[in-house]
Amino acid sequence: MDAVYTAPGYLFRRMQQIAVAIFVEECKAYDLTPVQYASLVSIRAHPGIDATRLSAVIAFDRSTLGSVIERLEAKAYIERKPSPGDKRTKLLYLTKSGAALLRDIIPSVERAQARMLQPLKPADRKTLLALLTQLVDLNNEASRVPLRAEDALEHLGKTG
Amino acid sequence: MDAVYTAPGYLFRRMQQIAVAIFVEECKAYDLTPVQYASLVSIRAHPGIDATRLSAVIAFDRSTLGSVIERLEAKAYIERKPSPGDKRTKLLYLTKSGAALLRDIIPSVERAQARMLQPLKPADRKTLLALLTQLVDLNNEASRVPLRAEDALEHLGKTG
DNA sequence: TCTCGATTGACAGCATACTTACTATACGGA
DNA sequence: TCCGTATAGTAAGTATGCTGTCAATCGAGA
Repeated sequence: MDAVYTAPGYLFRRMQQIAVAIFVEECKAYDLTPVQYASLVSIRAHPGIDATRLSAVIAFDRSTLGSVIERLEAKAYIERKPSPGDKRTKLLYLTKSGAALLRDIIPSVERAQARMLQPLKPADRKTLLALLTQLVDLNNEASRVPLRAEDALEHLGKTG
Repeated sequence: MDAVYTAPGYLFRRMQQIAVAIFVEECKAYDLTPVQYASLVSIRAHPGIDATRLSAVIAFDRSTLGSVIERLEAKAYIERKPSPGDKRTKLLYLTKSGAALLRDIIPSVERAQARMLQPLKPADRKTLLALLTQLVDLNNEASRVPLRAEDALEHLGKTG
């Protein structure tokens, strides 16, 4: 019976499920999902980034990100502007309303992040985060969408 | 920048993403998803369980589970039989083909589970699993679909 | 300069996940 | 027995997350 409950895959799925539930609960006043939040934060950090590079920066599937961007644009939190140099790409920018939302939501997000680890003793929280960070990093290539944080810098080399 | 990458929520999402990718890769010969695998295992452990109880046993959303069961039935890995005592419920059983698949796929699943933790030192693997088990358990009520392992036993009390 | 391979964003399709709502059924108490 | 409440399964709607494919565009090399 506990062959299932102690399997790493089961624990990761369950923990992700719990983490999303906590995030949504803490942030329900803002109608923003974890994925949408991560996108906004990254666009703020890299104004003028394009969708493909954004997907690498937050380790998202490119196809999925398309609809996420659509929803953020529909809510007027971001804008898409055509790139002057490349007719294929559309550059992403926060709107004022998006920037304001981000400022407002941050306390709720931090409360959510804290709640996820709350049940553990402080020392155990640190240990868990350290091990997870290490594991995610070492397993980066195993995922279908490896994280490429450095990709975000490329467009800066070209445009600024 | 690393405010995002070290956030627990981000790490949990990323780790789940990696875990699923590894599972799918190891098991691609069997055309079975992690969720479908967990369902089959639990149906084998509790033959004649109904869908609602199954959802509690594997901490799945009941609505989602409906379509999962449909697909498993379409692939002829499980059967649904009407309950003699309750016209509302349909009881779930593995078919021979489902039982055979489960036997065959187990080595691949175990390889996948091992690969997820491979990059860590053996002692760290134990630590991580112990902390995660603890955290998932203590956060059980925070998720929208709390795990109710004991629910699986109820129908045994009535039928066997 | 022209063409070929790579890249970008869009789309279709499948599979999780969750919400709400609806129907059929079951069951306990008046 | 009848009624209110609870439960099982289903469906519709939204949002990830992945696989493909496609057309438009870009860029590099012949």
